[in-house]
Parts: sequence; structure tokens; C-alpha cells
Amino acid sequence: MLTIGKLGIAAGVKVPTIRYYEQIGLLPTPERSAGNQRLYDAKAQHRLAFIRHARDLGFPLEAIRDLLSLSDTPEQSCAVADVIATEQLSAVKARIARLTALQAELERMITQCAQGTIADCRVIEVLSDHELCGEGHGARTATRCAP
Amino acid sequence: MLTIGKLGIAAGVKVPTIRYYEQIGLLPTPERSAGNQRLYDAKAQHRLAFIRHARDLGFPLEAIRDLLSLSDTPEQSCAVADVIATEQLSAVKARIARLTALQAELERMITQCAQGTIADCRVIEVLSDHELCGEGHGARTATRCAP
DNA sequence: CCTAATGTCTCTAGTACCTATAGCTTCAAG
DNA sequence: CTTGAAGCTATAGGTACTAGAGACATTAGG
Repeated sequence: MLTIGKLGIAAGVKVPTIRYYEQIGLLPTPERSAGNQRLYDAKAQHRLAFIRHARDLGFPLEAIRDLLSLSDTPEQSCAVADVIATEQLSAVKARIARLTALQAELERMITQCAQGTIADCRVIEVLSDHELCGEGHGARTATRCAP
Repeated sequence: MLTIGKLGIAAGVKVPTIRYYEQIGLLPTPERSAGNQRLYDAKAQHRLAFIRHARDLGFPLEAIRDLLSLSDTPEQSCAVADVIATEQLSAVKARIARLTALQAELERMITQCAQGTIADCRVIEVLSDHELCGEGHGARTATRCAP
């Protein structure tokens, strides 16, 4: 049985966050010790680890709630979970693509910045350019994003 | 001169967000038309594009404020902007690495899930495993993250 | 056994970054 | 000239935490 602090360390989640998850019903109300402190078993630890990893994946808490409800009621079809995971996978892929483009932009910024002063540093210009519009937002008509 | 809606379309930013940026001082208070509507020039559009792209890069608004202040006072050293960008670059790289690992995990989840019911679907188990701990949180001592 | 330090408790409030609503005014197209 | 979209202000709500205050619990050292 783990106290909340140990659980937090074990799962990589801050203590107030655990209590928050309990409050919003993502974690069940745990056992309490004689002194009213929360006590968690391995099952709770798995559940929290699941939440933490799903958050890392970019799942919003509502999607996590769905996933957990699937696990809590195993009669339901896996297809539902599959749909959620598939959706999330494409979101993750899109995020990777965007971040990769932005990484290139940052690297270029840094290179261009070199050692000058702002006067000859193009950090701001580079970032206000719409060179990434292809993947990003819908500004192609009004700005110089077109090829 | 653009109205706020046109500006929003041009920069890929929602109208209330533009007003919010003005409210928190990221955008200067713009000119107004006879009928009290905001009017933006190309400079404002660049500034907003800069903000939008920096947000895409994952810069928090405070960092963006710093960057903008650098651009507003060009005497200062570019090195400061460089430091911010460099910091952000490593954050971006870390995020890409994490997301790539998580993408693999999601793909495996989906493959494993196939067409079964939750009973033989390991979505939850896979996500509660600590297989990604190497890059992630600090649970190596308390969980089975060790090699 | 006692004390000091650390951990945990509840509760409230604050943060970041928006997003939505209500109720009004202004503008542009037919 | 009218009507419907777009703009205005102001306030409230949303997500996902995070921090602080003040009280009780637990644990390690002397």
C-alpha cells in the first residue's frame, strides 16, 4: 500500500494532481489509513500510470475517461477503444509533423541569429513569415503563403 | 487596413484570441474606425503572425512577450533571443522524441486491439506499462522501468 | 519516549490560454 | 433601405492543473 506521495513518485504525477484526478472521478476514492491518509494499491497505480501515459500521448482527460470506462466494463466492444486510439494516432502524427517543421524553423532562426544584435537578427522576421502555412493554419489566401 | 475578422483569417487566429492578446498587452491597442471597430495595419499583422507561429513552436506567452520586447528595443543583444530559441529547440526535440515513441505505442495498441472485445484487448495494459519511462518521468526506482 | 521534520489533509484561489455567451452597434450586399 | 453578418464590451466558463494556508499524521533521530 502506497501513500499518495509514494504513488506520485512511482507514477510521475504530482500529489495535487492525483487528488485532482480523484476529485474529477478519474481515480476511485481510495482506502484511508487510521489517520485518514489515502492508501493506494497496485491497481490504482496501474490506473494512474495509464492516465499519465495517456496524457503524455495527448489524450484529453475526457478521452481517458472513455478509455477507462471501457476497461471498467469489459463487455463492451474493443472497436470503440480502437476508434479513440486511431483518432489519437493521427493527432500524434500531425503533431510530430508540425513539430518537425518548427524544429527546422528554430534551427534556422538560431543559425541566422548568430551573434548580431536585433538590428541584424531576423528572429522576429523569420517567425512572422508564413513559411509553414502549408501544414499550419488557413492563411494561404491572405498572406504570402502561396508558392 | 484589416478588420479584426480579416486579420484573424490572415493570421490563423480566432477573433476572441486577438482581442485577448490585446487585453494582455501582446498586441498594441489598434486604431479604430469611425464606428469604433479595430483596424490593423501590416505591422500588426506581422506581429500577430509572429505570436501565432511562436505559439505553434510551443513558446509560452511570456517568452513571446520577451521576444517581442527584444524586437521593440533593437539595441539589445540578439543573444537573449537566441537563448530563448535554443531552449525552445531542445524542448521541441524532446517532444518529438516522446511523441515518436508514443506513436509506436499507439500503433501497437491498435494492431493488438484488432477486432476483439476489451477482454482480449490490451489497450489499457499497454498504456499502463512503463515502457516509455526512459525518456519520461522519474519512476525508475519504484516501478518496473529498470532494464 | 519525545521532538523535529516531513508528509498529508481539506479548502480556496490562482495560473495559462483561451472560448463562449449576451446584448448591443455597425457595416456591406442585395 | 433593410437585413444579416461581423463587430463591440463585459462577463463567465473551460481544461488541466498548481500553489498556498493552516491543521493533523507519520517517521527518524536523539
